[in-house]
Amino acid sequence: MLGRTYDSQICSVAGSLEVVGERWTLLIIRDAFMGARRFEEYQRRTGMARNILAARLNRLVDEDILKRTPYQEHPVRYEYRLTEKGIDLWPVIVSLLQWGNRYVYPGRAPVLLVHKRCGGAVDEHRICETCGTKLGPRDVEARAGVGGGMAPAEKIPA
Amino acid sequence: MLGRTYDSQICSVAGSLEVVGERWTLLIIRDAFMGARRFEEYQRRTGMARNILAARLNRLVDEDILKRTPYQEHPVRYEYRLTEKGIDLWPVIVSLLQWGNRYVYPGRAPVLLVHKRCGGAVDEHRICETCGTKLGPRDVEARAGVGGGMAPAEKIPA
DNA sequence: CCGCCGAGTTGCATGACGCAACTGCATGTG
DNA sequence: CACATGCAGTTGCGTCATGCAACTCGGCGG
Repeated sequence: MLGRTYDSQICSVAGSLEVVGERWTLLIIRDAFMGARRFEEYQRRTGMARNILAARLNRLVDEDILKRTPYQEHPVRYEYRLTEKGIDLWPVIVSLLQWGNRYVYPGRAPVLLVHKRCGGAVDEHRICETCGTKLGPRDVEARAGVGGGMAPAEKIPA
Repeated sequence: MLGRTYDSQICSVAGSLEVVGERWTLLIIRDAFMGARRFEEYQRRTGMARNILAARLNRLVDEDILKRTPYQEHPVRYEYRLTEKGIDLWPVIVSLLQWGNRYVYPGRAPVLLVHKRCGGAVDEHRICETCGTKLGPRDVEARAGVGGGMAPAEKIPA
């Protein structure tokens, strides 16, 4: 246990980071939005060590951000899906993605978010630049940009 | 250096987290938005260890998220202010704040964001709920909610 | 001179993370 | 039957990140 935690701060930013700020956690949540479900898939996508992944998944389930559901019985095997609480982290993921597109990959964004229905780009307020609709996670899809980050037209969430 | 870094991933979320994902970094950025400038003030607000704070400030200056400017000469003393690149992290901070208000402090948000000009609440798209204006960091102020997180009407940024 | 202040720096201890092998419970094949 | 493979973890140990608390330095003031 870290000697100094944020949770003595009465602050929502600190409170959120106490839950999702550990190394790798937001990448797991990102991958859940991108359709990952099983342990091996999270591990392959993130490249993280298996012991850390197991610990993070357990924490996310405890925090009710992911829900663990069995997909078979012999042996019992689980999938990890976002809860509503987890889905509500979408603005965090999108804001990181948009900041990264601009400052980490300037002019060569690996992934672009587009409005599924009309193809418009998602602006910094998560509003469709073409039709003006306020967008939620089920309204958008990720497209490969010029930087080559993912397969085309993957859905968020699947 | 960590054995597995995110930066092998061609992904903007990962790229952003490689820059701002270290422990305490986003809280420093939060405090910069809340008006902190000097070393001692960041240290007092965050409660973090001085060696870590020094390292983080140096990293943020290197990454051009904070700008270090001298405020005196004998001895030379510095202030740390957000650059435009740093200010563009505001959606990240706001989304964490809003998620935390809802799920870490349900019904007792410590801090609420309001539109300075008309007093309307800031919605999840960072749009004024009263007048419909798309809001940026200079358009809003933080108000104490019912959870007692900060002094009233502090400005973001000062 | 001493004391205080602010901005760090330093040395060491503790905890987080990574590595790589292992375990357990299956299923499939020869 | 034995062995191989797959999946989802678990384990033991080493390395690195963070925290603690003292220290240093360059001032200023009494």
